[in-house]
Parts: sequence; structure tokens; C-alpha cells
Amino acid sequence: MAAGKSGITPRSEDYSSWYNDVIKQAGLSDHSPVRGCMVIKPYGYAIWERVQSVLDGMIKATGHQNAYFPLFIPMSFLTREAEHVEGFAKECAVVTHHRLKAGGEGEAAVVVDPAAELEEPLIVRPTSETIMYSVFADWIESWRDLPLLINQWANVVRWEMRTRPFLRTAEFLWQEGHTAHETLEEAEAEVRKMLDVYATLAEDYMAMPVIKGRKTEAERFAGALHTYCIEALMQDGKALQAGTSHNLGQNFAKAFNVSFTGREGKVEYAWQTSWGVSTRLIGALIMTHSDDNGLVLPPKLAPIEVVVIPIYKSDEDRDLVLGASAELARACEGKIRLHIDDRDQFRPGHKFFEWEKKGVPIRLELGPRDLKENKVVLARRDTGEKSPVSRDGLLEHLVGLLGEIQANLFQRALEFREQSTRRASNYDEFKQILKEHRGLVQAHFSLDPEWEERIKNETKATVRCLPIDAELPAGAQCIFSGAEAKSDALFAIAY
RNA sequence: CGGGGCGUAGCUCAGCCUGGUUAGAGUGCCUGCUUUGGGAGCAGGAAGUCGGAGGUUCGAAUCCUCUCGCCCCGACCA
Repeated sequence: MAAGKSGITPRSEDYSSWYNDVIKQAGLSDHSPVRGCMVIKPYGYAIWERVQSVLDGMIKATGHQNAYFPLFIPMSFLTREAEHVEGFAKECAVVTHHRLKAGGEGEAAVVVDPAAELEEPLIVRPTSETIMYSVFADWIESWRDLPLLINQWANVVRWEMRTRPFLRTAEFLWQEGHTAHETLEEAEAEVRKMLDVYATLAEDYMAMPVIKGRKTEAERFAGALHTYCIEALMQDGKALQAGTSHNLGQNFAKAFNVSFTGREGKVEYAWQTSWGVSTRLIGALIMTHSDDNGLVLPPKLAPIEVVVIPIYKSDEDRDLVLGASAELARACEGKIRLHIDDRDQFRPGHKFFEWEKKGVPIRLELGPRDLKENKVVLARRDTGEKSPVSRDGLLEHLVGLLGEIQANLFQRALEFREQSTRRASNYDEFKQILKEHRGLVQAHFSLDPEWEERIKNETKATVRCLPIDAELPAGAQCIFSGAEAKSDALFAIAY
């Protein structure tokens, strides 16, 4: 590994190693004894808790309530919606027994007790549509029970062949919203509303620009009418699906008998939606902002926004500096998440590197020299700039600067995405762009599934989405087939 | 499932080809002293089923067989 003393491989050398190194050096996660599953360490989990706190507020502000449904789903439930089972069957963990017993001779210490086989196997939820809607069917009787707006924070399991920390793990944490409505229009409005919530989370909090769009038939959620998503572009030119919002139509309602008596006294099936974002967002965060020195966090999601490094030689200086640090901490309470690194066993330089790798947006160095001049030395993580700042009005300065850093990160990411977005006017050009730059490629597309498949096989690029706000010129032709273009499509090689 | 790589101290690895003292280094950890504005220095100390099982041998981290696991690249992936 060419990672050097920082322990971080430069991005230019190997992006994949860089990603793993950043996670390791920032202390976000660890490998676990279980294949494909990660341990989320306290610092990584603190970032997730920031995401949760922000998003949970937005979910509740849009009228949803949190609830919790079982981890286990009777296997037969999965099969009730034909497309759904097809989409998930290949990655389900299955529980078949409920008891172990002492092993016999030549066996392990404990073995599965064959007498304890379940009558019906349970699957560990890969997503909760089926278990939830079987219960929704009981909850919903009248049009007056609608809309039903439920969210749950949970873990799910998808037995993926190949995993990467945060981006794709066999078990991951997420929220899944599940709603039922009286009409298709209401369901559609819900789906779009939550897509907007996700876009706000991504852009205003993660400082990650996203494109809102619709998935093609091939890419949509198994069992949905159609799927909306937010797509983000990572630094290496690959796209990442950062959140999805599905209009399920009446597909699940029919399978689980989620019906109600309507205003005219007729029994109708509910129109449903589901939407989710996961711990994958942390992967997105890493690959949007971080650099060769480690993690870079947007202030709004940083567990620690400002870290204070006290510097001292004598005990007397130590008391003064720590006193001044504590005073600053009191002033910041409730306004800025500030941490004083008063560990005695490390020297300042060591701490600088450590917090840099952890992506803390602002570092303050506070020593006797500064106290004498009524200053602190302030270092920005996003630009690396380091300069003295007066201690008068410091709180206001910090608040302002955190806002500036937040805005700068978004702007930087937006510029990168714009530079990395190109329009192809024919297939050769399309292939050339992907080969030379990767990034996002816009193209007028007929939406022909055969072409979609062929493009994927030949270039590895998939339709990331059909952007909601894209305009299609009248009479536009598909750049691949020459047929009439049905939509402007955004292609990319994706994670 | 295919291709490649790797399992030796908490971590990173050397030692293996060519079997032979008491299995090593760096880092981390513990203790003490000195230090503290970009990864501190010195001294002392603790730390290991050499992934597992079997075999060859007087003797195995090293050779052979089997096995388990991990990582990377593919295939796969709401």
C-alpha cells in the first residue's frame, strides 16, 4: 500500500483503496466477523445520527408517524406480489429453525435441532412492503382512514454477492416510508413530495447536488408502478443512487387486500407508496467531498463542527488555555457542536492530523501566544487555509464560516458535476465520452429496453434516470436507434 | 460462481524458496522521566493457538494434503 504515513492512498492512484482508507482512518467502520456486514464505529454512527435527526424531522414535518414492524417476514408473504419476489428472492436470508441443541459425537458443540424446524420459513426483511401491508389491510377500512402515513427506521438484509462499506452491505440501516392513499393522484403527490425531501436532505445538508428523475422500466423497484430517484455523481465519475421514492400503484394493495370503502360506498384498493434512504448516504458523503488527507464533512452533518486544540508548555499555560477553551465551549453551547481535544498524551501536531482525517470543518489552535494577542488560529478543512482570528466576536465568526464552508462544499461539488456532465449526439460520441471521462452523459433516448440492455452490456453505463426537469426538443431522435426519442436520459456507470 | 492476492503480536508486515537456538521488526499499548504552535525523545515492560485439521520428519511458521476465512477484480445487485 502506497498510503504513506497518513494511511491514505491518493485518489489518483487507486480510488477504491482511497475510499477504504478514508473510512478506516476516520474511524467510521470496521470489518466484522460476519461476511459482508460492517461494524459502524461511534464516529461513523454519529454521522448517521445526524442524518437521522435531520431527516426524521422532515419526515414528521410532512405528516408521517414512526412505527416499527417485525424483522421477520413469513416466506409466503414475499411471493404474493410476483415482481417483488422476483426482485428479492435471490438475496434473502432465511430462518428455518428456532432452536439449537448440543452436538453429538463428531459434531460441533451445538447443531441445529432438526426437531425445531419452522412450519413456514421466515425471511429476514430485505424491505418491509409485504409485512407492513399485510397489517395495513387491517388498519384501513374507510376512506376516512386515509392517507396512512408511516415511516420506520430499521435494519434490512440483502445477501449481496459483493459488498463495500456503506455503499453496499449485507445488512444496512435505513428508513422506509410506507403510505396508502385514496387516489393515484394523491399517491403520486406523496411520492414527489418525499423525493423533494430527499433532494433537500442531499443538497442543503449533505452539500451534495442531486438530479431528480424517474427510473426506466428496467431499473424500477420490483413491484412498483414507477420509481423516482435522486442521483449523485461521485468524484471518480461514477453515479450513485442516493434515494428512491416509489409509486406502487395498487399492485401491493391487490396482493395484500389493502382496501377501503370509498366515498361512494364501493370497496376500492388503496394507492400506495414507499420511499427510502440508507447508510449508503454516508458513502455518498465520503465520495463527494473528501480528499487525499481524509474525510471532509459538511458542517450540518458533522458530529463535531469545531475542534479546539489547546497548546501549552507549562502547567500555568495549560490552566489558562484550557480555561479559555472551556469558556469558548460554554459560549458555543447549543449553537455549535464544539469539542475540546484536551488529551495530554498527544502533541498538537498529532491532533491536527487526526481531526483532519476525521473531516472536522474547523480547527482552532489555542495557545499562550494567541491568548496574549486575544486571537485563535483557525484552520478550514475544506480549503486548508489557516489564519489568525480575533477572539472578540468569535462565535459569530464561526457560525458565519460554517455556513460559508457548507455553501462552498456544495458549490464545489456542483461545479464538478457540471464539468462532468456531457451531451452525446450519437452512440460513438456516447462511448467516447464514457471511455475518456466517465461522468454523466445526457442523450435523447427512445426508452427501448433492448437498446438499454445493449448499451449496458457494451459500455457498462445504465440509465440513471430520466430527469424530471429535462426538456425534450420537438421531433428529437433517439441517438442510439434513430427512432423517435421519448425522453432525455441521463446515463452513467454507477456504483 | 470465475480470476488474482492474503492469513505470523491490537495494526502493518518480515521470516517460508533451501525444515534446526528461546519466532522477529515497525507501529500501537503499559510504566517512568523529559516534552508539547504539523504525526515527540529516551529507558524499561507486557503482548503470539504462526487461520484450522491431518500427514511427512528426530524436528514444521517453513514441505505435502484437505479445510476455513478475508481482501481485490469480474459476474450479480430495490
